[in-house]
Amino acid sequence: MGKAYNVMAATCPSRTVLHRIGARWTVFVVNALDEGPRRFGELKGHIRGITPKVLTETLRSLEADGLISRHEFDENPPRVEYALTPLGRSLLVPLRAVRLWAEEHVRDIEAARSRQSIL
Amino acid sequence: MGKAYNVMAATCPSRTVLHRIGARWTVFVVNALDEGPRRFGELKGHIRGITPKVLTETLRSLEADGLISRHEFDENPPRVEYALTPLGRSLLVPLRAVRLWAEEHVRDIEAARSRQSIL
DNA sequence: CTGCATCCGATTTGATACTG
DNA sequence: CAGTATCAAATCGGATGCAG
Repeated sequence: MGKAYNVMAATCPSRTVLHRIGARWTVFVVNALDEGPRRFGELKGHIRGITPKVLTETLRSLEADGLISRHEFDENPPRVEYALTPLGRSLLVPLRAVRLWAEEHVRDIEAARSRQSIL
Repeated sequence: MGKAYNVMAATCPSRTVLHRIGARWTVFVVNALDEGPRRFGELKGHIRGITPKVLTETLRSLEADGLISRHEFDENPPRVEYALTPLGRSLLVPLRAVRLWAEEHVRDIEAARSRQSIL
């Protein structure tokens, strides 16, 4: 079975998939769920600087794409847990690599940026 | 040597790096340069649906971060080539994996989305 | 108290047309 | 060919509000 999809084609559905992955906070949320299910507040606390609105939107999108699952407990105070689905966990593999790349190459990027500002 | 940076910290510079990688078209442009240097028009033709404005912005950002190089030939008609730097080529590794993941899991995502719209 | 939804201004993205 | 200018649209981010 050959490769059926090509992200470079404008009409290809893989395009929208890649755009979703490329959304600002997707990488952060998926990586934050690496070690298991987390509550909304935990995610918000862990991913420093994300606003509840954006976190909600990101979670809803990922849920719609079948990448995370949402489990609401009938308790008081309310309690909602988010977890990666098997599909989401498979995405975690490349996204973890992206995250590690970012953490490893910060100095290189910063060096390039400062070189730029000198010019 | 331990890990010095953590993308989850709001003040950590790796945050801005990951946001740059996560920018809408970065994954497409870096992947499009996989097989070697390309001209502006080639990139625009290959990455279907990208506008010249957005392509320019993406290329400038990637250049500022030291991920691609820009070589302007003194010819007529004008000729400009873009290529991955060694740093950019190292980023290509995880981004290629992301691209392949997207192409392989289109059906799963689409299935999840259609399941959503039924509800 | 937690887990959001809503409003609104600021930024980013995109379509189209045009220039050196 | 390789972009820029312009304007419209989508998205982001912060403040606030509110129900369970």
